[in-house]
Amino acid sequence: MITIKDIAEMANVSRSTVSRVLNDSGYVSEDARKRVERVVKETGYVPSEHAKSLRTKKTKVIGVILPTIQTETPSRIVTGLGRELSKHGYQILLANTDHDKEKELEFLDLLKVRQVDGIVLIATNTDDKLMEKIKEINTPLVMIGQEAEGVIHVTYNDYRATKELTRLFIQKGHEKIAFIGVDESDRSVGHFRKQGYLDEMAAQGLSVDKAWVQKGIFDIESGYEAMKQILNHAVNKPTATIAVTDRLAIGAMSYLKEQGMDIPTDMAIAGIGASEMSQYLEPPLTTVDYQNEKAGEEGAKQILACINSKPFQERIVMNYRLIIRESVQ
Amino acid sequence: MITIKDIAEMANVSRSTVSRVLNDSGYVSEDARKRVERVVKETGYVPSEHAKSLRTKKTKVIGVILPTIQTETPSRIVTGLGRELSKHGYQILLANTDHDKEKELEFLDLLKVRQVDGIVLIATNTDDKLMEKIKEINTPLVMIGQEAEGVIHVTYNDYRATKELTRLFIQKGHEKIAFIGVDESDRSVGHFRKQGYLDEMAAQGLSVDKAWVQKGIFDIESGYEAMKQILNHAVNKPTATIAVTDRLAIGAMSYLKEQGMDIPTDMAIAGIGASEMSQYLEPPLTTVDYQNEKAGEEGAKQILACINSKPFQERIVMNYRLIIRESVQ
DNA sequence: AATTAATGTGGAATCGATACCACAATCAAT
DNA sequence: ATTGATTGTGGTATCGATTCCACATTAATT
Repeated sequence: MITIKDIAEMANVSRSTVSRVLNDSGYVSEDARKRVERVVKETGYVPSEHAKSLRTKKTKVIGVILPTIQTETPSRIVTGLGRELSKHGYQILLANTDHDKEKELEFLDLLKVRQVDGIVLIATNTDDKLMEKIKEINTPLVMIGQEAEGVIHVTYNDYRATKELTRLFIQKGHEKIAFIGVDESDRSVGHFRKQGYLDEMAAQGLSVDKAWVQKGIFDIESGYEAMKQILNHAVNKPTATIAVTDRLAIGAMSYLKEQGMDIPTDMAIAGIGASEMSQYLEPPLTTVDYQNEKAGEEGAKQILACINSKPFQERIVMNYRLIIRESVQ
Repeated sequence: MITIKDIAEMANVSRSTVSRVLNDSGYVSEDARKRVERVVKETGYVPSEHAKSLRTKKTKVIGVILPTIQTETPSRIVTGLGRELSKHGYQILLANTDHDKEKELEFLDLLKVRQVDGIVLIATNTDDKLMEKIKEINTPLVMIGQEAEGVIHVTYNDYRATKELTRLFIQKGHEKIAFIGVDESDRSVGHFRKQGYLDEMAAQGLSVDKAWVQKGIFDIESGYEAMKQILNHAVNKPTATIAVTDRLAIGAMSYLKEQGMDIPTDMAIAGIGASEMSQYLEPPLTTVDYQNEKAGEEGAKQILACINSKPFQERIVMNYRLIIRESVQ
């Protein structure tokens, strides 16, 4: 392996001078600079990141903790993160928790040890334990998808989006609207989306039958099950359903079709997330575009600002966009 | 930050001894070991990976280069990789090329500089330039999804899978079978899958109309377009279509439905990849499960074997599994 | 001409670990 | 009692960079 020492010898200068040229710092004569640059180019020399990190305590690596990369939301966020980070010479160290909260904590420690310059956490909860650990490791950190006091975060307007979605249904004349959510330990997807729905229903003077509100996990199958529950247990059958993710909506649609029900005539439905599939469903699914890639880019910008002690925003709320398609009428 | 020096002082031994305890190497008295271990536990000390890497030339990091993480195949592979690698204390450094061949080369260099212990390349081509660069960087490397001479690779049996898929259609009585592929610069998905189809057609004495064979890129939209081409340009209308990915199949189905055609009566269809959506389509899609996660795990095992100079297999071909659903009859 | 300031350069310490080597102490074998 | 393993420990060089500091040279100022 070729090192700074070799370059120094070949260019007939000291290692200090080579370093100065490389980092564009301190005084270097035009002559010496030229010689060093020539040798560097000829040899294709690139300084060792590890030696550099050891000395400077900077690694140019950002750790990204996520629950899975098998769904569109985190994938898109990581794509956005990667795009922005690579512009500034940063790389992503991936930590996949596979939805395991314990691993979330372990990875925070591990990334700390790896001395990443910053951490992006695509979180599914904001437990006390997690928040404590975040403070404890004392590394620049941005949370995406959940809001959290005292932590830089990029979130979506879950409450308003769901409220608007609910209003859309009501405007179309629906009064009996069902809701497929997820566990409320996920504040964003579980709690706020549900609250938006409930509040809008209440605001419009509509009552909510208990059987209309079901819960799934983050897969298609549980959307199917949730819709089954709704149809089997509701005395007063709803005419519309809001699912908090597109996959849940897809599962729900699957059950509806199996029962020979027409969408949207017998049951209107909407999801959230603007999955690629949503427009190819039958009928195309009404959904909400959250601009996940942009959220990732935004998160990257904030973590970089934080790392470089530039001004940053602690709280960023992304805009959303309703995509109204034939699954609603 | 707490270092080995601090531990040494606190435990009243030399740094060498601490290192020996930490790495379980050389002679250490029971007494000294106890003292060091106690101090380590009390302080929560963890050695700096960078200092370690600088000295040992090992980083416990595997670079993963992929074309995108927004589709299921690479996502699943990375999940499998991550699962296996993390078992052995390795982390993943992610390099997303966004389908840019140039970036593929750049990242190979970059990962080399980062001194990753190994590289996993989820490749979409096997260009000479790429192969050359792979030899040049001289880092343990495993390619997943493409086969390549002189490089450890994990592939799928693309040729046989497509051949079997074609045979399935023929057995069901189809004689006019269309094919939606991708560019043949992608040997696995483009070339071999097409060849499997062509060979089986020929083997069964069936001719292939030129208009039946169309090409798309890796998205739903181009599957739609390809099917449009087939139906508009084929004089002799096919009764079945094989698409080389589920997404292409989904696009094709979308066009068929738009034209009021029934699947599978008017057109039978099959995809490849066993996407999560495939079973929720209408009708559920016949497809091929490639066990991507397992391929990832397998790739991880090989790269680890290679790194630790243990015996490894240069060539691993994964098994596939036909999933026959209602889109074929 | 003498002093000060600006410009260049290299030596050496440092970052936090590992690993080789020398030396000490203990113990067994001749 | 001497030799020779075996066991245990610490000193020091090293990995490949950066950075501080000292020193040399040149240019600018009085």
